[in-house]
Amino acid sequence: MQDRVDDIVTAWRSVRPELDPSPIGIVGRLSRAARLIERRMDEDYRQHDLSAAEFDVLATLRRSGEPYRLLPTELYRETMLSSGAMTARLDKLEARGLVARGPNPDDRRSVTVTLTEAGLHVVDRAMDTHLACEDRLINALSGAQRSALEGLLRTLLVSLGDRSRKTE
Amino acid sequence: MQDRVDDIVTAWRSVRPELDPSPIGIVGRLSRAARLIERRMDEDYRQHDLSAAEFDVLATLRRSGEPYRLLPTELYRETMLSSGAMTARLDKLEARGLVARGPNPDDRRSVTVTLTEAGLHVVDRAMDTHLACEDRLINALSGAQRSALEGLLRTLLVSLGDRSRKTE
DNA sequence: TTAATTTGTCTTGACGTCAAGATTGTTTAT
DNA sequence: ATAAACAATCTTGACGTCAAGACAAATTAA
Repeated sequence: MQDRVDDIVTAWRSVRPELDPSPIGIVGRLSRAARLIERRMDEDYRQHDLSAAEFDVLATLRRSGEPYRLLPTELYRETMLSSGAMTARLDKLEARGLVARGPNPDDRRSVTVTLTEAGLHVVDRAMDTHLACEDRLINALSGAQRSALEGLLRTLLVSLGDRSRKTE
Repeated sequence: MQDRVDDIVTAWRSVRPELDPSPIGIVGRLSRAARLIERRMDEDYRQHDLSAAEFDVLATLRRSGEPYRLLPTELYRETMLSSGAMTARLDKLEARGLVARGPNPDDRRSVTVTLTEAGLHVVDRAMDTHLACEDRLINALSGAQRSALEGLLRTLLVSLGDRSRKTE
């Protein structure tokens, strides 16, 4: 069974035979898969009145563990965002009562961001269906295939600089 | 060697042990890899004064073969876009002289979009460095690993509905 | 004539980057 | 020890990109 990327690679071989379009086989598939999955997941987020961006912040706070509190800097580093983008996201989440800003006792130019009770509840509920949704999206792959894919993607990510912070 | 996604999965196991976060191992890595690669590739596009969006349209026309001419509908279907978004992209590309709109002899309510000489030249030059760039980004993977990754991603894409048009 | 199709426009809204600024911390030099 | 210079943190606002959706215009087909 062939996919769209096969069509694209075949087309390039035909119109520019002197080129080697094989990298598209990887890169093109990665971006297409990510895009398709993202779209499907957005539907799931919307059921919880969340955007992917909002969920991202809430989930980051949630998995940091009690007291579910991080600094804006930690948040935007973790989520690959600019500081300005994070301020905007936090404004929205704070307006909805899902996070609360507070003072940072250690550094007065800074601020803390804490998950509220409501935020904790929302993100926990969303996470349940979120994982179920992700699982559905990849259920064409067997356990062995998932492991293999994970390993290959890990190798790629590490080579792109996305190393674990724990081994720093 | 571990990556950031390992950190994320570990964190979830610790704060919500009753959940199975393993789908993140696939989905999270896919979206992170796509995002990191996209950023690096944007730098390459900028060297040709192109955005990823613009390159996408030019490349689609280029690989359609002579006379490098498609209809707006074909273009936005191929690029996963809305018609409105495609109109806007074409306006820009036409203003820069890289594509030209013309009449469609087969259907007078429609329009054709053709790559100009300048557009052909730009996209051909961009494609060379584009492929070199993609190749660099995945050169941590051996040939066998690339094949394996391709196959797994193809399986996933087909299951997500991204089937070849040739087998329709 | 009527209905369906296709392209394009315009509005709206989300989202991001970037640069600048206010505030606070930290370091260096005298 | 003090003051000055420098750095970091968050916020703000200008700006640009992108997409969706509602609508309009034009053409074809029935």
